[in-house]
Amino acid sequence: MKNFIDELNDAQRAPVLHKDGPLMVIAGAGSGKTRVLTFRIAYLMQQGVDPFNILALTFTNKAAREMKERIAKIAGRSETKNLWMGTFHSVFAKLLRYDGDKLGFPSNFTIYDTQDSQRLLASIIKEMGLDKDIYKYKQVQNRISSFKNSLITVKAYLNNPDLVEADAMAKRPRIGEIYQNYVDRCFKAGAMDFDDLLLRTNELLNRFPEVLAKYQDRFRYILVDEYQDTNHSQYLIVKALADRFHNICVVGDDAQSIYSFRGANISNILNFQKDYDNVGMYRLEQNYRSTRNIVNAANSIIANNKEQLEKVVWTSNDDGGSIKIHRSTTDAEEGRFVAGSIWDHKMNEQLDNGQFAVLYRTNSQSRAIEDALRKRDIPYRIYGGLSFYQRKEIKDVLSYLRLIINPKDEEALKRIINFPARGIGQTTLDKLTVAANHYNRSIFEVIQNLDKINLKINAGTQRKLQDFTTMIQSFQIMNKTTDAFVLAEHVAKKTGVLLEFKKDGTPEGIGKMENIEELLNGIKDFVEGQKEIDEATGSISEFLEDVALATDLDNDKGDDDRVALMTIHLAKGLEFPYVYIVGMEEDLFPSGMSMNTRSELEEERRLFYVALTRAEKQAYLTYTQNRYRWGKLIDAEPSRFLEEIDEKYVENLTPIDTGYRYKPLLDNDIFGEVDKSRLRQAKPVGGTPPSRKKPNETQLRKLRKLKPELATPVGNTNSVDPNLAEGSVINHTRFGRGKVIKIEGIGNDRKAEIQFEKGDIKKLLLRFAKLEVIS
DNA sequence: TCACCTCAGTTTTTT
DNA sequence: ACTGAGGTGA
Repeated sequence: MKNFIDELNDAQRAPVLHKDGPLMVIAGAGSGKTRVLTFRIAYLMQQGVDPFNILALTFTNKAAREMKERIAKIAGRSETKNLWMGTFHSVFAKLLRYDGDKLGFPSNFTIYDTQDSQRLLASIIKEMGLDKDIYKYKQVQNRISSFKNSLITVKAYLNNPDLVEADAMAKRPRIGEIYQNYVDRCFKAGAMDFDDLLLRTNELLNRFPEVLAKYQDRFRYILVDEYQDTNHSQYLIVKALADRFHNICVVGDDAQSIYSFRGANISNILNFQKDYDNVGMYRLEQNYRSTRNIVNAANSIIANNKEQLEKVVWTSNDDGGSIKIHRSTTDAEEGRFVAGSIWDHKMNEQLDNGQFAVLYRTNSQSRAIEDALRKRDIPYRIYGGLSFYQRKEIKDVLSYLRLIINPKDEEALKRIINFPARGIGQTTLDKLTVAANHYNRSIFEVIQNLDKINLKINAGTQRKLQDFTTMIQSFQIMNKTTDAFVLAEHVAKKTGVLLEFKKDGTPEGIGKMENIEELLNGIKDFVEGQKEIDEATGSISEFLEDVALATDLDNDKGDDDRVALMTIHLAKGLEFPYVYIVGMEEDLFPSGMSMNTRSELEEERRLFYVALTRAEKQAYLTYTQNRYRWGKLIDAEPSRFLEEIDEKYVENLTPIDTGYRYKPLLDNDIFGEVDKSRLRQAKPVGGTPPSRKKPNETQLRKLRKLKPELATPVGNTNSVDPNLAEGSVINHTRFGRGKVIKIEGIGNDRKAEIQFEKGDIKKLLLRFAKLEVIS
């Protein structure tokens, strides 16, 4: 083991060498926080601490993986095997699989995602006969989630007059009942939602002292990253586990607290010193990441916040270039500026795509950027947004798999019992649900015992229901002997899901089929990856857990060179040489939803601080005067944050905004295809021209019926690269590189037959295929 | 029961 | 601009 400690500066070394007792590290942006955590774990191991006794909680699974990798390099791979490291959610999901039976949960419990929770709540609200306009399922879900994050159980809620009163005042007096029903239904389904993974862990540790003692004894050293973003529930878990040895190390930066909307409580970090005696306090204030201009500019922004710990972030790096601010007339032009600027940097400085990131406040902003990057043939990858696993067709297949593992999983069952259509409709399902509630059994069990209860379901439907359970049971038997991939492929074929999309025949259907194929490939990769790990079995249940708790970042293999597009929230912890922060406008950033109170606004400001400090060399801030939102063009104003940056560090690329609203011009930028339908709607100075709107979807449907050959959707199609010809080498977003063998058809039916390097030959509709022509 | 249509909510961020 | 829930008629 080489002496890695020498690689640290004095400030970093101190917390690494602090052996026993509580310690807190306040780490400014870019100050080597991850390094300290990694080295501290390696050092503990070097000092003879068994890795079995170390628990490290990180913000993403990817961070955990990378940290483990680095520790393995220092201490040896076999040493890291027993190290428990991961996100709160994944670590405690694992714990609950071991010990959740004490709470009455099976070890194969399902993890409900937000959509599952919301659907369940919607059906509960409906079953209770409540007005869905008053009890909106999303709001109810939000409220219940925040109760759980604060460890308010149903009982605690009912015993808290303030909360009950507040809901009564809001004309929603039956929230408590809904909450109770929701908890019961989850329990009956053998399911936990995201919040339950923490809440139930708390319950387990509180109610079963022997379980608490076991894990206290096991986790003698606990390390928590991003401590400023822990919620109350997480705080209590950590506190309980660390209570015996007090060997707790928390690392964080109050200036980067950006998750209060999901219950993160900044006072956890502010009060840490009150929770433990003799806390070792360490500060990392030297920034190694960014230029002096960026560090100073970021400091000048955060100085506008009142609530913060005393801290001075500084750097000995070069000044670097000033921060560039760019104004454009529309979001499309903003995209073009970003793409053009990336292109210039790439050409002038011979940079890889991976050196650039475009960050935005909301996911919906990605589209304009994507369009512009595509036109420039700059490869990009979008992180977050609607993730692959949330797509309808993928969730359908996953629901079959979930039901195989846990037949009580009600949400999975409801999704697929009639998909593909097998003649089991809403009426039947309602009857089954009522019976299931009445007998306190799962719907699956009710179907299995149809002969014993009289539900007034006609014989034909009864037969169909029984066929369904028989099919699921046959999969369950198969699951005992085959690996996850073989099973999943069998399920996709046997259930007819694949066929359903295939016979659909539309490009959308084909896309869905391809997505399912991609899912199957993913399962195959997973099975093969798991074979290399000793204890893992490559089972479906492990795959499903991975899927439920993985973030988009976790899935990033980083094997290809692309510009990164993501929200600022997702960018936390990452760094890029060139960073573009787009949409610097009032109502967007700061968000219109977060301008009501000072603390909300301060969180937005911290978010801006996080965004800016991602940049190593150069930061661009862009804003537009007109932006499409909710399908309409609206006026936009520059963000107040732009004025808060000390002007010493800033350079305006466009003349200062005079407040005059320019009419968006038709421009002749060869890369910018002008969408005329948009310009017509654009509000010109002096009156609105007569509108000639594009037909809407409803009108289109009618048209399609009358004259199918005339009506083709206008939106969502790709413009086909004119250079595409037989023999062209192309790159497809999903299938990779390939060569065009043949082009056929005309207009919207134009297809290309492509031989991909991976081996497959595919026929793709050009107006949908995402192709870049390479040569 | 299903196919088709209409309407409402959405775009703040995520495990 | 887009999705999903709910309604209606066949």
